[in-house]
Parts: sequence; C-alpha cells; structure tokens
Amino acid sequence: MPNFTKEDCFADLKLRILTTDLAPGSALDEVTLAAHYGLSRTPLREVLQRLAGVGYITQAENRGSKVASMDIGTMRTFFQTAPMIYANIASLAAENRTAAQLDALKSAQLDFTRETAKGDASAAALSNHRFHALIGEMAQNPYLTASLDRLLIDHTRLSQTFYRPASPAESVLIKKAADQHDAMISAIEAHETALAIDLTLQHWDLSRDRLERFVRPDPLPVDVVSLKDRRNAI
Amino acid sequence: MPNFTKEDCFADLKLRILTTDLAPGSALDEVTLAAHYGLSRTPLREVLQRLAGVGYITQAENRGSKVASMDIGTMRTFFQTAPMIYANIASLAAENRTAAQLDALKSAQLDFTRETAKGDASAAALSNHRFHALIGEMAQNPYLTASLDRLLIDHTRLSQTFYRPASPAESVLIKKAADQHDAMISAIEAHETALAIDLTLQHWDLSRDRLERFVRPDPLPVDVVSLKDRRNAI
DNA sequence: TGTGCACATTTTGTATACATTCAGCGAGTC
DNA sequence: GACTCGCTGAATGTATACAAAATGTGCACA
Repeated sequence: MPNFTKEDCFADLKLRILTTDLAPGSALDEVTLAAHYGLSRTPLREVLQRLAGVGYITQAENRGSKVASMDIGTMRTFFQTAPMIYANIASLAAENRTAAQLDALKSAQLDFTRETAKGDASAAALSNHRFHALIGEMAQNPYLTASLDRLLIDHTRLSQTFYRPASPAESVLIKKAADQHDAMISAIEAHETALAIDLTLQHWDLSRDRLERFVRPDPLPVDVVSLKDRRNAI
Repeated sequence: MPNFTKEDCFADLKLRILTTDLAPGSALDEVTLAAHYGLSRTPLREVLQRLAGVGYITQAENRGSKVASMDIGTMRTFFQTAPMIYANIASLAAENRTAAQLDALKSAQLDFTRETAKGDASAAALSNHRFHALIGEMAQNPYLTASLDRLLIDHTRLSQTFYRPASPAESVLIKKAADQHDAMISAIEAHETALAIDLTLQHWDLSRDRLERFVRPDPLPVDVVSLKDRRNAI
C-alpha cells in the first residue's frame, strides 16, 4: 500500500496503537512498517521518533521500538494522576476556549454519539479520545497538555472494551457518559470553570469504575462448597 | 570538534538551550550542527527530533528547527502551572524515592552549593535543574514528569540571571534557596509527603518573586524632577 | 521608487548503500 | 553434560547522494 504521506503514517500508527490493534509492548519492525506505508526507512524512523516523543512507543538503542507497555505499576499512577490533570485542563478550557475550538468539540461529540449508537466500539473510543484531546487544546497550556496526552493514550487503550456494550446496564452507562459530554460542552461554552471541573470529575468517576473493573475484573463465580473446603485447608 | 556521540550531542544541546547560549527562538542549522558535533545529518536530525519531543525545540515542516521560544503568553501559563506540578511531584517523590535516588539528589545539591559559592551562574542553574529533575524521577510518574520536564526547561532559562548575585540581598536569597533544598532532601528522605509539599511551595514562592521581577523588572531609577515634568505634560 | 517575476542558492526531505550491533546457534573444550 | 567461544544472519545505526522545497536576489517594467 504505497504512497502514504509521513503525516498519514504518523496518524495511522497512533490509531492502531490507541485501538490496541498494535498491542502494548509489541515490537515494531522498521523495514516491515516502511514497506507497509510505502516510505523508506529514514522518514519512517522519524515518525517513530516523534511517536516516542509523545509517549506512544518506547525506543531502546540498537534494539528497536516497542509499543508503550501498560504494566500494573503505571496503571496505579494513571488512576492517581488522571483526575487532577483532567480537572485542571477542564478549568483552563472553560476559561480560554475559542469559538472555533468549541465547534470542533461539538462535532467530535456528534461523531461520538453516532458511533456509540452504531456499536462501533473502536471508532467510539477514538472519538472519545478526540473529544478529550480537543479540551486539552482549549486549555492552551503546553505544560499540562504534555501530561494529558500521555494519560489519554492509556485511557483510550484501557477503555477499548467500554464501548462494546455487553449488558443493558452498560448501555446505560455509555448513554450517561454521552450526556456528561454534553454538559461539559455547555459549561465550557458558558465559561463556567467551577462547573466544568465538577462535571469532569463526575465523568472521571464513571470512567474509573468501569476501567478498574477492567483492570481488576469481577471475580468468577465459584463453587461455594469447594471454596469452603479450600478455606478450611489454609 | 569531531567524534561526539549522539548522546553527547543530545546532552550538549540541552545544556546550551538551558543556559540560553542558544537563545529562545533562534534557528538551528542542520549542516552546521552536524559538522560541529562530527555527526552526519541523519543522526543529528534524530537528536533534533528527540529534543522536539521533550519540548526543547520546535520543528516546522520544510522550515527547520528553532529553540523553543518563551513568549509572554506561555510565561503566564508557566506561573499558573508550576506550583501545582511541583507540589504533586514532591509529594510522590517523598512517597516513592529509592535510596540510590536520594544519594544522587544529595550529590546534585553538593554541586549546587559549590557552584553558587564559586559564583558560576550557569553551572549553578544547571545543577538546580538537575536537582529538580531528579525529584521528578523519584516521583515515578511518567505522566507528571512530562509536564515537569517542560516546566523545568523554561524555569531554568528564566533563572539564568538568578545565580549571578548582583546585590548582597540577592546572595541571601540564593543561600535561602540552598537551605530549602536541604530541607526538601530531609523531608523526602523521611517520606514526609505533607512537609515536602509545604517546602516545595515555599521554594516556589521564593523562586517566583525573583522570576517575576526578571520578567517584569524593577523600574529604572528616574530623575524625579524631569519625571514630574513628564507627568504634568500628560 | 516600488512591484512582480524568474532564476539561483540554500536548506530541508528522501532513498539507498554500507557499517555496526545484537541474538541465536552450533562446535569445541573442560 | 555444561560452558565458552565464535560464527552467522537479521536487525538497527550511519553516511552520502540525490530530490524537493523555500528563501533570497537581480532585473525588467510600471
């Protein structure tokens, strides 16, 4: 598939990483990728460097590139850090957003609702990513944006399963998330910083519950009798 | 000056940017730099990409690289953002620091006091940078570290004049900063997170006063008589 | 004097050939 | 039988030649 531009390649690799089409920790072969995108190795390597700079991949001298891993340790810090950064970003966004940025945000939200309705899980996850990245742009704070972008990478990868509703109860949660998005848009549009923070933290709580269940899933149903036996055995 | 390794080149460019030997906004010519470091353009370009990824420089398609600028707009967000990130980093550092990291921190502080005593301003600024970057490593939080590193770039560049004491009063401030460093080390060593936060915010207050005076310097002494004339003229 | 255009120069982007490093594997030795 | 050593292949790292883009310059012309 020849004649991808460097920018296309960059965007496509980001997508494939966010959707875990490229699994965390998996190795990236330069010649394979270069051939795939119809680029020579030099520009492809530049794409990889840039991806490394934004936290999508990691590189080791003489040992190539890997998709950024998601070990249990960084998951802990993820849950620690996300609400603080999200809230501050939301506040700054409500303060500094431009009209054009607001339009883009509304458009991303339209995509999001459309794709959740269709049940297109990975597309919905990507729209959600774009929604929150746009709020990051609104904040106009390059320092915090650096944190936010990294958080969103892991957030999106973790939430891959979220938008694939398994039960009616989960469909309700997805609907709730979309409603929260709408409320956030209103708050940002009205420059209501305190409200934006509040809504963002509520949105985070919803997200966190679901993500934590993914990281540490509900225990499997067990045979009560044999469980009792094991307990006695200890 | 041939036979620099890529890593050397990376480190040296960081230094020259932090000391404003390479001024904010100044253009970086690839062939000149490549010749200077004895590298060919390919690896040099990779160094530049990495520097761009960490926020030291900016790159524009077909238009080369520039040292990251320090416009008045980002300065505002700098003062907004720094205390929050610094405080959170300090708290996490006090929680997670290893013994080896503590040793490195103490060593950086030794360098710092030695260089301020010698009056070596740019060396002192770099040691100070290293001191705070090490606290960042202790935090073990890749998300926040991304913000911190960017903040420290601008912080160090802004503080270039700080360690070149103009008046005895300023020497006292430098001494105070060094004392605060010592107190922070103790707090981190003792895992006292609350104290570490407190000390960090005090340290920031000291820093901020001095930095703001640099951004918006004290008015020059004026001839009172002619000043009165001008006032009447308005 | 000022404006616009074409050309020349400089600088960046790309492809490719070559060098180096690393990992796996087998033969030889203790 | 286990270990070391060295070979081999496959990957990454580097240099350089060439292509494309952008900037600057000189000149013609209004």
